[in-house]
Amino acid sequence: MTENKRTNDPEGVRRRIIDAAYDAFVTQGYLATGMLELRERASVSGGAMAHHFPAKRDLGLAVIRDRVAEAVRQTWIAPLHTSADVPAAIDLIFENIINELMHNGRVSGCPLNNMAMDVSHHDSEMREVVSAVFGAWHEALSAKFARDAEEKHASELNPHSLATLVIAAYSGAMAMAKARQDVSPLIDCRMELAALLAAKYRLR
Amino acid sequence: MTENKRTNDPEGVRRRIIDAAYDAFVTQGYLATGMLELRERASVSGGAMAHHFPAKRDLGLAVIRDRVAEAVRQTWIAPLHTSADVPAAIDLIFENIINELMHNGRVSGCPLNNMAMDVSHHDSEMREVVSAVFGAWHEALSAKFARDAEEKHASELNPHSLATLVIAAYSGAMAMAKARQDVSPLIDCRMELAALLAAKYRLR
DNA sequence: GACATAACAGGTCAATTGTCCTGTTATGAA
DNA sequence: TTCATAACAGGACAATTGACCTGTTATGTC
Repeated sequence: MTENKRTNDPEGVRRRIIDAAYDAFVTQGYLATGMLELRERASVSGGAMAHHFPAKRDLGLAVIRDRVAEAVRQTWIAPLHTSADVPAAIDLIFENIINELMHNGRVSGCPLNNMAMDVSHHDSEMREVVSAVFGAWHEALSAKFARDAEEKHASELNPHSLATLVIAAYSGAMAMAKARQDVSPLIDCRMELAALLAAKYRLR
Repeated sequence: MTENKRTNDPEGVRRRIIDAAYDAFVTQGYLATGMLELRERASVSGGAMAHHFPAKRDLGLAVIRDRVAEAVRQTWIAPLHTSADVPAAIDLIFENIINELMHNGRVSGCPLNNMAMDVSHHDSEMREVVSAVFGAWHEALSAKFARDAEEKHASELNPHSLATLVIAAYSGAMAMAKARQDVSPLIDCRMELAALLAAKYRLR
């Protein structure tokens, strides 16, 4: 006579929770999102939630590791390997992001940066996980710069600091775009970075 | 027989509240700071708090307008007017900020950026106030670039987009520094920006 | 001195927060 | 089939949130 037949689907439930959490954390922020809201979004009971993620920070850590890191990989690291050189890759990355932002009306910001700002204060473990994602991002970009420098003999550039500048410019531009709800900061930075990199790659 | 003699000091109480709020908002975040904590920090009663700031958002708006905007003015806009040109000013600004961060051990981030990330989602009015501060910052930097371009005949540079890049690079570098609790992103960006601007100003 | 109002005290309020509890059911191993 | 445990249901929990209430006192104006 029980109406609801329960189905055990641990991976599915866990994925639904993380999907809902990633979406909510990115669009509203980590602190601003409550566990109750997430349970409703993912359509899971309190018991299921507590079973998979005993505390909110466990969910936050999982979101960073599983989703945010993957988003950085797909949008920033993968294009580096399919493009001729870094300047071409960066221009393509910015174009894709700008097009996507203009497509859906609002700017919700860089997922990694959003999580970083929400989390950095309170929890040192979460901060270190975020820091590791930044590190992987910087590592990939820096390595590609270094390879370009060899192959194209553009030895004037400093791969490490240049990679930092690119990531910082993108993160900051996205933060400005989010605050102003306007993509133009990203367009500006795309142009300036393209010119900067073109000049660096012109030198021998 | 009343022990506590009350003293009416509206400006003082208001200033104490805003001071405490600015400090807490910058170091912990806007959402993460409760009104009760602020009352204790500022040593004011609930009545006094409600009198000056009926809602938390009123306090947030006041903090942005009175303190955050002033911090941007002092650290970023003022040095522009006392330096020979923008590259010199930016190098000085970065040096000051880096020295200050290294002095006190931890990196709490750019006040404006912190508020922007905490607030942009929920409240459109607060977002617009933050946006206005970004606008004033960009306006001041852009105008100084334009003046330099005339005086030094460095007409190759685009004041608008270059100012965006500088602000974005700083904001992003500070976000990275906060996440990693390490000033090196700022050092990297300082170096790269100095080289970039030197190249721009060398051309005629 | 009378009086209106701003400034403040101290406490209450419902709503929401994140966490955790006790049951119940599904699942796989022996 | 037996049984241990993982998976889940549904709710309760204390703590904390931001807002607001009724009084009381200070302050300036006439």
